[in-house]
Amino acid sequence: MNQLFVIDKSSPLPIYYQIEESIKRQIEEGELHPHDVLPSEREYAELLEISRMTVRQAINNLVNAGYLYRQKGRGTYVAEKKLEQQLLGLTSFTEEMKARGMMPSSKLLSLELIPANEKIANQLHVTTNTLIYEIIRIRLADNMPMALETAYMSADLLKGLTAEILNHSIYQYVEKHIGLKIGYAKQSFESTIASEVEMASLSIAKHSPILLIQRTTYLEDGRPLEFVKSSYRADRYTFTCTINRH
Amino acid sequence: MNQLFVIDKSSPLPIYYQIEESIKRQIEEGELHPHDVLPSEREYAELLEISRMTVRQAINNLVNAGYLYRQKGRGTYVAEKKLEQQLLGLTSFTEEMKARGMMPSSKLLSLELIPANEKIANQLHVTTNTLIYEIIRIRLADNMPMALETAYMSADLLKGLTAEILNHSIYQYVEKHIGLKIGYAKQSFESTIASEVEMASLSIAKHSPILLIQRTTYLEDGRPLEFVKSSYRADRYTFTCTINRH
DNA sequence: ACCTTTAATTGGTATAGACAACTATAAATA
DNA sequence: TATTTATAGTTGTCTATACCAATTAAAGGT
Repeated sequence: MNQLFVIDKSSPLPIYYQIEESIKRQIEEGELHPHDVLPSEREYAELLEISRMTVRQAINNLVNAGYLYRQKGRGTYVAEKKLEQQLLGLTSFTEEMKARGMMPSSKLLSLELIPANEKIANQLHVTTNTLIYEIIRIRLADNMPMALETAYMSADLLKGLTAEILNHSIYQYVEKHIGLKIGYAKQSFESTIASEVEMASLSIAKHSPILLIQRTTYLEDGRPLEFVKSSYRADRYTFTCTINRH
Repeated sequence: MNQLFVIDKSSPLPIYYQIEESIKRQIEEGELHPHDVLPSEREYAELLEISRMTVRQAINNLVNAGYLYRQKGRGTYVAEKKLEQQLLGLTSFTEEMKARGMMPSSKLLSLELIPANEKIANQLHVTTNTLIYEIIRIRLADNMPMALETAYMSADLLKGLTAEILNHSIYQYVEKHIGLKIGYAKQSFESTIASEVEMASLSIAKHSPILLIQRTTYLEDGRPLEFVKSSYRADRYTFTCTINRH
């Protein structure tokens, strides 16, 4: 029989959340292995002296997050590890490089308020000529140039943007200081050959391959936050992500 | 006041599912617009004569799927459209090209059972030298070569794979005929220059850029199904996807 | 006109129970 | 022995209710 965990009913943390964290911990510490069967929902309810629906809320969340899977009439099982992907999700350059153990930095080439042209206005769901931020930067990891990046951000959502703020993670700034919730991003990938500007900025040779990534980031409520066009040095950068079916 | 829909309590379809479909339909047909507030959970429950918890189950699913967002103390709102991304998700080449209105086809270069080398064995979570399928194909859209693709699939999961099956969507075959559920894929993107083989197979010039995509597809329970390495013609192909925060 | 308090409304958490649909095992039957 | 039938255990769906926490709007007081 499995070791069980304890929950604290008087804690301000919701019970279902405590269960989630406990099961995740058991998986991560190897007390539960892939394809192990979990105690049934009724067992959890009885042993922890809580309602079965509360157990279901916790397990539902873990199933949605990919930690567990269910089979009707049989039981609930531990899914195989998602490797390091667990950490990723949608991340900014700053967050991503830190996760890879590198020190991210930026060289700001330009920070301006400009009127949106038609393409940008369309991406950010604003009317043409609305004032927006244009930010052009060279992105470095461990002081090596990795990408040339041009970002357009809604000035409505990001009032008083400064060069100082740009030195840190913009996603975390938006979430912690402005209090907006980032939801998802739509991203496109293509392969090109370095242009003159990219050759100079990234100090690479003629005909070098470039990974061109365009990303529009949306808040949880669906409003667009930024549109970013990044040219990555293909010799130093591989993009990885996880995509769910349905 | 909103038009309301009706549900059929005697239907074999779960009530929460009927609600989900009805709300999705209202959004898609323009009866509900982005940032519109929905009736409160208690209203839905009263008007449809069902329990509030059932309403919550439906709304939870729609929030997770990105159709709605909630604000405690205020209400539940319609999120902005995710554009065409809605259709995508994780798709096979066949499904993707159809969605883009093109006619997918393949030219099979090789279909063999081979012993897994260390890299492939690692990707598919099998032991070295386990027999696996190796499938090499040229992928075409509207009869134009788009990509050179090498796929490795677990022979355990896909018994009796034939060239005939490969002409259709392998994902749909796995889901409908074998009854396995595809869960997610881990994907990497890099930009390279065409090799001799790729130049010949895709009939492109020297120094042409190639978008190299490597994908490992997993079942819902976390078992790896296939590992695919695809070299796409960069002049004809841009990959797009949506990534969720957390 | 402005501020504070109160009440009403909303989503968030949790309970206790019921029946349905499905799976695996054990018992009964042919 | 082989097949069918019961039975117990599991997740899936749904009900009816209660209270909490955040927000908004109304009422009241200055």
